[in-house]
Amino acid sequence: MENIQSNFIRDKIITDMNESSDSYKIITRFPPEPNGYLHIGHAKAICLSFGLADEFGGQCHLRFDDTNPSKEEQEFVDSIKEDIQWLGWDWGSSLYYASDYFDQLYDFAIKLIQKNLAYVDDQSHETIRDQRGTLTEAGINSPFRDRSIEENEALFQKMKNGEFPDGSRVLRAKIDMTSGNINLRDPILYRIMRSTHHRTGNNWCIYPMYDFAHGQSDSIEGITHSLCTMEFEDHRPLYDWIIDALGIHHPQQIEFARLNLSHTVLSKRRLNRLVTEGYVTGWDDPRMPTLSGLRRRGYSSESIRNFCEIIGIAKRQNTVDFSLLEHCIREDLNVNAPRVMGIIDPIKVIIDNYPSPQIEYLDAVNNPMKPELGTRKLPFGKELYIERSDFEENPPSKYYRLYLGNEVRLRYAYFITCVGFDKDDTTGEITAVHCTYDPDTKGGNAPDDRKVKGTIHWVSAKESIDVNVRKYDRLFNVENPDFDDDFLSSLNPNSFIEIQNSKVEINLKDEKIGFKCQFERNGYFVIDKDTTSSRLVFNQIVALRDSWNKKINQ
RNA sequence: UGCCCGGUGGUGCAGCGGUAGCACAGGGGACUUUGAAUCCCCUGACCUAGGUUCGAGUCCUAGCCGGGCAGCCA
Repeated sequence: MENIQSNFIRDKIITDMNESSDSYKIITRFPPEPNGYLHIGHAKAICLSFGLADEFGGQCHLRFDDTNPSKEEQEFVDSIKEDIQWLGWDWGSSLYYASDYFDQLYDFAIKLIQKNLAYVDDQSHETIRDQRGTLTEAGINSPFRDRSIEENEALFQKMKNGEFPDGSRVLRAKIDMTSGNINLRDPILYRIMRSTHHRTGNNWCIYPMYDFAHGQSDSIEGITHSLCTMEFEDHRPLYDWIIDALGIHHPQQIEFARLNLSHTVLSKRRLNRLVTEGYVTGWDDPRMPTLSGLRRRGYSSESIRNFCEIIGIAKRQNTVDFSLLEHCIREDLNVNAPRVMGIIDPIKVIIDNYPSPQIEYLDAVNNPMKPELGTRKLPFGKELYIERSDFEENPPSKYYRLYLGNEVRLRYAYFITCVGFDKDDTTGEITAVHCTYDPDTKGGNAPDDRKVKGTIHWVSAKESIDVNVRKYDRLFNVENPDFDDDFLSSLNPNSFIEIQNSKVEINLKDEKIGFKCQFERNGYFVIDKDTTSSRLVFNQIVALRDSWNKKINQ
């Protein structure tokens, strides 16, 4: 799974390291706001920053950008840490919070005021917004812009001391109200907000804006390469302005395009709606592109890291096809998942000439990709279950499974020939298929070298267990629901289906939640957490590729 | 018609002035005790127009198209 391919950021880092006279360690960072769950798009950013630090012997910091207490919670801090660790990354002792820097940030603000580069504005929310101008018209200066340094310092101190009501005043940078870059039109640095912070409690009633916290937090931590998504590109001039004004360490910010995945949404707001409005069962619903959802679905962290590696890093807008993610998990599970007999939609097979009371045990390979994992015993008897789709009353051409008169191989067992079937006359449903077996083909080999085209899977009717199987499909029917205002209208109503009477081989009876395997000829499955002591529940992680199904659908 | 970024097969990513390549998807074949996996083959792309150059996907200019920015969100 080593597919390291370079990208413009990695190239830049290599250049920087080569050009640096003194050898320095690169320091990157992943700076989530603890206000939601991480998703596959975050994984891209995480793998980039942690991966680069790892590759070049540097360090990646995990820093929570917790500057807005009204939206942030400890629950999210915990889930974010869990997800990053699950992905296999280690921030070591470099766990930080922007809130750790509140004192320093306050001092920075004072310094800006003293350099006459920041001022307290008494105007209302609305007035400030109106004065900001528009995309095509310049803004106008606040009447409070030219207050004296002394007055600004005293006022800001009073803001901090809680002498003014929420929202009544803000601290603003004094830059340029006519700038084409709106971020430079005297951006707000601090606001008054009496909200209990998940870490600093009620110590503060003023909180720095993200734009005033982020760049300096990077600076304080000595970040060398600050990698973020494109929407912050316009903010870089502001960060540079503040850092230059303060005369502190200057990290280098480099932007890259965020990930879009086809047939799903990746915006926090929309993911949140899916959860709160009940379109999915929770943040870890197996259909969700969240890391907790993918984990429950059965995706391995290795497969997600590999995915993040092969999608690459660039600046252009992109939508990665979901099938690439599926390819990554298949690639992993193909070599690592033990094979098992599992019948999702069973139909009974009766072997008419099989000596009735007899049960015999046949050898089955655990994982053909890893022969060293050996074999197991499969109980075989007169009554079996096979997949309903493996029998056809009216077989299409090139169909080489079971139909009247045709011989197939039961994998690891015997050749059987279909001699008849039972049909419910009122419903038209096939209730059982009758076959004869050839005792000389035990194990699946014919002594006369006779060939059969089809090999199908099966379980003993008597010695198998009933399980539930949950199958998932893409959450949305359109490729880019995230680009659509009315994204809910394209929800796929068939994204989840549960089959209640599936059968799996008896050997699975004691397997635990999280166990992954391949149901031969079907797909990869994982035991879901909804499993009870009396009933196993399987999630289909991804189906096997199916060229037959593709063909008949043409 | 402010500022910023970007346009290479269906999708994603390379190509760093010298014959446009890789992966996924798609099509075909070989093999097969999983119609899987594996192997082989194929289809298919440089937004447009000028310019610089012996030579431009690459450099320059203009245009067109796509995206981002007007939270006391991050």
